[in-house]
Order: sequence, then structure tokens, then C-alpha cells
Amino acid sequence: MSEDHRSVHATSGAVVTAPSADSAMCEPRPMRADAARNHEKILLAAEEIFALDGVTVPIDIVAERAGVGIGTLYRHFPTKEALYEEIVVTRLRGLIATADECAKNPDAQEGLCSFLREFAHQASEKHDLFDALGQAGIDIKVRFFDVLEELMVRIDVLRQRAVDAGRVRDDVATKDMLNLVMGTCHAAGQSGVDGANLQRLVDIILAGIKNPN
Amino acid sequence: MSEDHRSVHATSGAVVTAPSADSAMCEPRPMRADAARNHEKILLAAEEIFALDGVTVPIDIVAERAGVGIGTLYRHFPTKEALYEEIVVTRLRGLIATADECAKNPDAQEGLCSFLREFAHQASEKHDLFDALGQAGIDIKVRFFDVLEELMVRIDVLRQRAVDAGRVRDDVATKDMLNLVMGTCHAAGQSGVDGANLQRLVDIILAGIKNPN
DNA sequence: TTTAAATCGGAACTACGGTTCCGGATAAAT
DNA sequence: ATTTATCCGGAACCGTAGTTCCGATTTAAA
Repeated sequence: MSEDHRSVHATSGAVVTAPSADSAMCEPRPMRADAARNHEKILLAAEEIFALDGVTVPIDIVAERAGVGIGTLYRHFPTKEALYEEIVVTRLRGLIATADECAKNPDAQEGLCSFLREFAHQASEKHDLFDALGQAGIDIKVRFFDVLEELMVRIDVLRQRAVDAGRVRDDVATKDMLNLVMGTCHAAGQSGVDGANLQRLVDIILAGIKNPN
Repeated sequence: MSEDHRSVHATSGAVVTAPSADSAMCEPRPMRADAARNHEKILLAAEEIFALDGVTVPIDIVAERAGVGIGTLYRHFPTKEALYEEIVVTRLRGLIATADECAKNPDAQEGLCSFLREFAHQASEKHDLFDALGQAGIDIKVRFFDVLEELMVRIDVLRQRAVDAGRVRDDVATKDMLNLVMGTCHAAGQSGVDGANLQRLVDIILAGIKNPN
């Protein structure tokens, strides 16, 4: 189920099929040139297509876009889920990096705002992010869940700083902010709201969580 | 396509198939007792199921819940779409009534707020409303579009009153408010937020659209 | 009570998307 | 150049969901 696709080498360490082979036993031997090329092509195509159409897009479309057959795609990724997990996890890692960057901003409030704006921006154009974060048609697996958890922690740092600085209401949870921003992105995306208008909506949310004191 | 399922009577007024039948020509003859009963049962079941699981629920589930066969369901509603159109349009009519009611509130701001709260409440427990308003898996048809348009007009009345009273920012469109509230409901619903917390989120939005003057 | 039209129910058909399988092609080692 | 392990491609398979069809059933009129 969670098995790697290219695990051709024996997993049971004690048993050795070819006792005299001493050079090729630990290294699983590098991928063939064309295979490596296709692997990359698939990832690239998937990234584009998923961003555009969300994770519900048929898998054949991705294969077609990558210029490979479906069989090839399935050789490299054991399941559709595994493929978009790869993509989405990378995206989430990017967001974590963004959050860390924003945490360096001396102005706590500004740090939080700029993160949420960037978050909204990404979510609006990488359509797969909703599907992932909104759990539409995705059953979360560990690897996925872990990264998400880590992201939440980083965002919470930003929020807490802004609260401590007295700029944001202390009764707003990180999850609340994300529901507000993410949900709005989703709805806005469906009704074809452009980037500028989306930023306006985010600003409304930011105004809503501001400490009224 | 947009044809009524029980349109047995000739629609072209001039042509009369049975010239001597004078009693049974205009009245299309009442539905058979069991048919009428089933029609009602189907509507009732659909309302429950769609509210609970959204419009993407398989049609057999609805039939099962209603205690009828699929064939019967399809006799009464030519297509799945027709069935949930019936349900959703009724829901939207309810919201229109609610909006009208709120418009009577002497306090303009209060009128808008109470509507949006009720809207969020409904949207959170009638899961089909998102699917409809968020256009998830629904291709809008005229009848549907018209009611939606009318609802927008009524809500805009509420918004304009609040703006005129100087209580709400004048750069916020009705569509903006709906995107904010609806999107948030959606996201909140996915992550299992309860009613009380949802109201908190709505209040944050309301704070965000308040006129800062 | 008989009879015919209306209705019922679910088996079967269709469309679609994910996954598997295997004959043929290809890289690279000898 | 030959050989073989690896990889490619897409036809075929499976499960799911919407819809159609028709023999069995039921209402209600005569």
C-alpha cells in the first residue's frame, strides 16, 4: 500500500538471492535514462494540470500532457493519490518556507498579513491546494497530515506574535483564520474573482481579526 | 429538457384529440393516489439526504430512503438534476423570504447581520446549498439562475440600507459578502466546526465589513 | 368483479475514471 | 552485435453512478 514502486531489491535483509554479488547489493542501481526523464515529465505535467483543474482531473489527462502512456505513469507512481500527494506536499513545504520568511518581519502584524496574502494568492492559482486543505476528494495520509500539522504550527507562530503585539484579537484561532481565508479563496475562485479583488477580500478578513482596542 | 414530467395534456391549445370529451380535456386528470404519495415521499427523502450529504450523493440512496425503486424515482423526476433543482430552488425561495423579513428591521445594520447569520446557519446544515451556490457539480439552468438572481437583489437591498446608514463600508459588494460567508461556511463545514464557532467566524466577517468611521 | 390504464421495481445498459497486464521497444552491459 | 533486464504504451478490466426498459403490480373506472 505505502510501498515504493521501485523496491525491486529484496527487503528481507537476511536472505540474499545472489550470494556472490557484492557490488550491486546495497545500491538499487540507478534508474534508466529514459525512465528518469519520464519521471520528471510526469511531475511537471501533474503540477501544471493539478494547479489548473484540481486533483479531480482524470489521470489520463496528466499522462497525455506529459507525453507518456498511462502504463508509464503508473510505473512511476503506484496510484493517483501518490502522485498528487507528491505535488501537494511540495506545495505545502513551500508555504512553510514562506511562513518562516514572514516570521522574520520585525512588524508582527505585517508578518501575519503578508503571509495570509501570499497564502491566498497561492491558493487561488494552485487549485489543488483547496482540494487538499479542504479535503475534497482526498483522504489524508500520514505523510500529508504531518506536513500540514507543521504548517499550522508555523502559522500559529505568526498569529501569536501579532496577538502579543496587541494587533490581533486573542480569541481568533489559527484554524479560524485559515477557514476564513481558504474558504473565501475557494468561493471567489468558483465565481471567477481576479487577483486584485481576492486581495480586497483578504483585507476584509484582516480587518475583521484586528484588535479593536 | 425543461419539460414537466406530468405534462400529459396537450400543450397546443388549438388541437383537441378527443372532441367529444368535454369533462376531461382541460384538467390533466389527477395523479393516482399511490403516485402522489410516492412523489411526496421522494421529495421528503431527497430534502433530508441532500441536506446531509450534498447533491453528489448517489440517486439510489435517495430512492432507498424514500422506500421506492429507482424506476419510480425517475418517473417522477426525469433526471437527478431535476430533483435537486426542485429542492434547492425551494431552499432559495426560503432565503428570499428571510431576506425580506430582515429588510423590515428598523435597524439597517441589524437587518443585514441577522440575515447573514441565518444564511450561514442554513448553509452550514443544508449541505446542498453550497454545491448549488458554489457550483460544485451543478450546471446552472435558467430556473435556478433566476431565483438566485432574485435572491441577490434582495440581499443587495439589505446591504445598501446598511451602507446608507453609514454602518457598512461602501466598497463592499454583495457578491463579496456572499463569497466571504459562503466560502467560510464551506471550509468550516469540512473541518467540522460547530454552529457556535461558525457564528464567531461570521461575526469576524461582519467586523471586517463595518465602516471604520 | 372485471378490465385497462397508470404505476411500480429493479435488472440491465451506458459512460467514465482508476488500475492492471503484457507484448513490444529500448537502454546498457558484455 | 548480441543479449537481457528494464521500461513503454495502451488495450482491457473493474467498480461506480446515471438512466432506460419492460414485466409485474395496483388503482380505480365500468
